[in-house]
Amino acid sequence: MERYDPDAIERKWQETWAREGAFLVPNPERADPADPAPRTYVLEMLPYPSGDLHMGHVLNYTLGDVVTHVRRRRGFTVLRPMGYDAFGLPAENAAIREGGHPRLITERNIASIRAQAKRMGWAIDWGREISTHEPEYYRWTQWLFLELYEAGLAYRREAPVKWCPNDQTVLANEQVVEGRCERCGAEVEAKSLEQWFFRITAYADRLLDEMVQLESWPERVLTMQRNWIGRSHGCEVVFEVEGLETGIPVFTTRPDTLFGATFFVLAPEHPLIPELVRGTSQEAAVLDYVRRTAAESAVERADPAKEKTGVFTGRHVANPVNGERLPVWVADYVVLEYGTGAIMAVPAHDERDFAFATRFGLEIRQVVEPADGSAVELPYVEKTGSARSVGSGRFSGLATPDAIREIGAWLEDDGRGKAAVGYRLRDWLLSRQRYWGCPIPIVHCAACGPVPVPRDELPVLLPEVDDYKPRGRSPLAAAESWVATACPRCGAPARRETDTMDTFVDSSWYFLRYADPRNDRAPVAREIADYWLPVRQYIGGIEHAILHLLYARFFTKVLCDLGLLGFSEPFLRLFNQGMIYYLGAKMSKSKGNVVAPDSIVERFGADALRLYILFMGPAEDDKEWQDTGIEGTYRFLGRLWRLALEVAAVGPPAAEPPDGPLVRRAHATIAKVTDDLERRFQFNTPIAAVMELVNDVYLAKDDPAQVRAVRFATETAISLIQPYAPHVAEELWERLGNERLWEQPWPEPDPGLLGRDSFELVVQVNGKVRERLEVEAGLSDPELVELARTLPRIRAHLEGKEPSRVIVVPGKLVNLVVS
RNA sequence: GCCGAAGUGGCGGAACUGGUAGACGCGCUGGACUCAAAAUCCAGUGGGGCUGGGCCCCGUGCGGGUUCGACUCCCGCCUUCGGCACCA
Repeated sequence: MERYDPDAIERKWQETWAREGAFLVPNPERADPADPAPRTYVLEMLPYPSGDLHMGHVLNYTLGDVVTHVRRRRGFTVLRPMGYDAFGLPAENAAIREGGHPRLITERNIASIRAQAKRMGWAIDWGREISTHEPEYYRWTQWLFLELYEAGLAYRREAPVKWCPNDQTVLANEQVVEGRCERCGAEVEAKSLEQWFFRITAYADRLLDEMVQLESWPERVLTMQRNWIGRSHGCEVVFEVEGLETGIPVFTTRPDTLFGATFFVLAPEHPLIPELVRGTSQEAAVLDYVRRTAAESAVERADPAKEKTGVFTGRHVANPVNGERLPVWVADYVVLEYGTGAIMAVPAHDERDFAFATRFGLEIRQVVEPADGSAVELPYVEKTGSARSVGSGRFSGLATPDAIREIGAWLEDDGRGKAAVGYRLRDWLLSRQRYWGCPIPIVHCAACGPVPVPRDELPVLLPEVDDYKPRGRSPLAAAESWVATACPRCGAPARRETDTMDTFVDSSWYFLRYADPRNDRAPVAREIADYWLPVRQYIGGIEHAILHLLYARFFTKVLCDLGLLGFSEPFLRLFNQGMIYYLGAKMSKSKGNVVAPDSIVERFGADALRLYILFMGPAEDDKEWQDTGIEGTYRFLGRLWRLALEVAAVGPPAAEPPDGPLVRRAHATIAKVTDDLERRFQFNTPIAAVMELVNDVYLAKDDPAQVRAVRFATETAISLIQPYAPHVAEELWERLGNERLWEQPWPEPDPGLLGRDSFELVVQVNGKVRERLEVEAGLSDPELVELARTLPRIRAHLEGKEPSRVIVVPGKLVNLVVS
């Protein structure tokens, strides 16, 4: 018999699909978002073209592919595009290390990854391919930047920023993990620099509140985003500075503890400090402390285990609730960027204030106690109704939630405070001092300030430079003839912005461009975006839980507000696939534990790899690659291959419809596979179900009475495995005398053949299985019980006693209970 | 410290709504085919015990509980992984 040769089969069908444009999805003549034609948008996260496909990609795209095939065969038009997140540091670093232009390195990598993706046989509309580094794409990234700029959502300011000394660029907050650069792991440094920001904080509430529009996102991703945004409700209270005509506001969520405030702390970067200490005896000590803090690394400073440091300013403020004098300190445990950069310190009810007070011998005054009056160890941070105020004037005795509300209202009435909301989220720092990114389309003019490049002059092309090495400023700055330009507003000599954009800007809108990838008048035509989007099913790794997903949601909301889109959430359903480990660790080149998809495809074919990557376990779980596992799925395809060829050799089926247990098994398999894929979003168990069906067919295939049933079951197995292994499925389908499986309707189970003729009845005594027997379907409950009771072994276990209770689960079991 | 997820055979995992724990695959064992091997096909495979061939006991991280019945629900722990962490 002819051997299963995946390489030849897979190439044959890949060429067929390409020739026929089988997976191209043109836009309708006139896109009407109200058009009821069933359509859907399946999208995997944009890959960074590192050169080779890795197993994470294989899992990601094969998942999307199964969804795509099933949806297509259920009558949907499926938008399923592909592209590349092509700007970014790895290509630039390679250029520095090995020479060559980042663009050439990137484009070589894209060519390689594209070829590997095509060899996997994914049903992608290659006609919509985009790459973020192409001028035709980044022109619109710049255009969108200008939209945000003109809407007041992109701005430039001097601010404390996180600087990566290794990559020589600033980083967004989201790109700093435990004080280290998320990309390279270097400890970040604190600097104060003039940088570009997106005002994502203006959307903090909507990023939280519009989560209700999401159909299905993993709860942990929503939780991570909620924590990252970190909204907390409280109030702002002003403390007057003694001897100066000024007040300092603080943000607090615990106004009920105001009576327990015993000191006051400013962040070292607080702008009022120089004025506070000018000419005082503490001036030198305070300024020295501020300098020392500035020299500290972010990691050192952020370590909560570190002993607290600080210095007294010599100044006092007045507590607005009782006029008490509170000493003002400067300490680095207060950060400038949160709240107002100043706090009232209540050591009895805050761990950090408590540690500080203990260290410096400051007063600790309890103003909250358990509602039952029992004694507690300080700090006591309880803030539910099980706590109450004490020693707080007329508020004493109030339950804490009431005290928070009452004291807040009282301050607001007196004009000494107001309700306020604090967010952990900071504005998105988007400028980077690196070459290989999208230029920021701004010109700096001495007279006019920052001026947008006119829309019709976009794109601002990346200039050619010889040296990509970062030196604390963008390599673009060295392209003098590019930098020098005329002010678009007044015509005077001016200089171009030399920073480039964070690559997360590029990927914050790419899913829109796919809908209308060749549009040269707009990033996307609104009616076309509204026709296809939002994305119905988004698939990608958990590493983007905050970064990309938060930024993309922000962009979509902004563009919706600007009238460019008719929806404000980009991804209705999100699925996070797990990571693939090998030899106990995440696959990585540096650890040398990479299994290259390439070499697997060469040995076993794309179909076996596609099947194995999903058979390994639940798609959302992390799991371990096993070399013998891929052999198992390869063997299964060989088994299916031999079966189908045998069936084909027997000849075409007789006309009359088949029946019998095997046919019923096939219908049950259809129902199981369909339910797993469509309702449960579970991809490993359908494969097991088809394997079971094939095992059953093997046991029946030599029985002349079952020729028709064998053929039906074999065709069913092929049809059901097609989304996973489309090439071999197509080949076998053809050899069985059929055609174009990829366009065949997804099989439907026949309800009349779903029920079984008989089932295995489990008989329990006191909940323990004592007997199983095959019984015909359709017996009544009393009949089943009677049957069970007469079994010899059951009678032995009953020991002549009468059951005190009888439980019957129809179609499954009988449980006889004796006391 | 706070928040979240997960612990099932030698291994990856299945068991969907509280109803046969271990489907399917890997590995291993035996058999068929073969001069032989590979490939393939068939059968067996959680642990322990008794044994006239079948039966009994134990078993889903640990300890309790609810229930006729618990991998599944409740309470309390342990371990692993992930996120956040001076955010006032």
